[in-house]
Amino acid sequence: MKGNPPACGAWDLLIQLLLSQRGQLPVLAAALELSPAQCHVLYIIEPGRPVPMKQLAVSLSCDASNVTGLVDRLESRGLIRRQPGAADRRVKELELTPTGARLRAELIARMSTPPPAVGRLSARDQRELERILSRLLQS
Amino acid sequence: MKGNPPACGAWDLLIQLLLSQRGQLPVLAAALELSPAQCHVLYIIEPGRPVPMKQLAVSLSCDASNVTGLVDRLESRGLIRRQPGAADRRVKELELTPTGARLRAELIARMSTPPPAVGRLSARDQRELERILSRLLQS
DNA sequence: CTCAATATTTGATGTTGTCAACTATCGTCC
DNA sequence: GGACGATAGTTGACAACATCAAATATTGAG
Repeated sequence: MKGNPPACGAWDLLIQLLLSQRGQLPVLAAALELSPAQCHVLYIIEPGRPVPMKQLAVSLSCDASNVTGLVDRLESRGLIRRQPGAADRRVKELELTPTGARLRAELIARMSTPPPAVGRLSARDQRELERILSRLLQS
Repeated sequence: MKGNPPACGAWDLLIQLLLSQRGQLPVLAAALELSPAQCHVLYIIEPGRPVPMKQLAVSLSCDASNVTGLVDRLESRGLIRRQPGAADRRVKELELTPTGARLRAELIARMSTPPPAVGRLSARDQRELERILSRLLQS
């Protein structure tokens, strides 16, 4: 990959973008009385699609023990529920409560508002960007 | 912006990418015995370009008091130095030590290695992505 | 000189994250 | 069926991160 200038150039720019946005999540989260990690959890759990805690740990790429506390706090706020797993009695599946689903919708609505710089791209570049990113994410 | 589907679509994908990469920084950081926040600090301070603490807080979009502890830990490891500001005696400027500069170079080298998915894009898409992102970041 | 504004630090507090150790359950192998 | 290793989740100890409010020191304007 070292001998592949366009890939490295594109990736460097993505790094810059990622780091420049790293600070925005805490701000956005605070407005909803959430932490960044809690936002990430709500983002991952879709309404009506329970997620085992272990899988959540993998999605967050963090230790399973970390998920316990994270879920404790979200559950104590009534945003998610622990449900015993159907087949395997070791697992607990996480489900959004109605309140949680509403907050998630609000969260996603706020996250989805693109920063002005995206709107300043030409229509063609916006479509190209969308196409390339979707290819990048699915592979 | 609500009535601008391509911008929103592109931004949604960037969000996904951002969240999917959120977990990688801790891993990369740990390999160098750093925390994600410390990586971000080293990334921001370029060799030979001292940065006032206040400006660092702005770049990290965090509280100034947070920077104190962050800098304390990096300084106690000999990676950066506090220097009294030239003009204003209230400010302290942060400078990389030689050790810090070496670690920063290593950090950036590791961060710059693109994930395989980027390499799977066609050469044309890689160039397009690079072009669009550079336009996005400069505006 | 006085006073509001700014840069940094300190202390209190809550969250995130890791690791090691523990319990409960599952699956497999004999 | 019973022993045993693997897996899901929890707990406790601990360090780092992050915020706020309060304190200090310095600056710059009036």
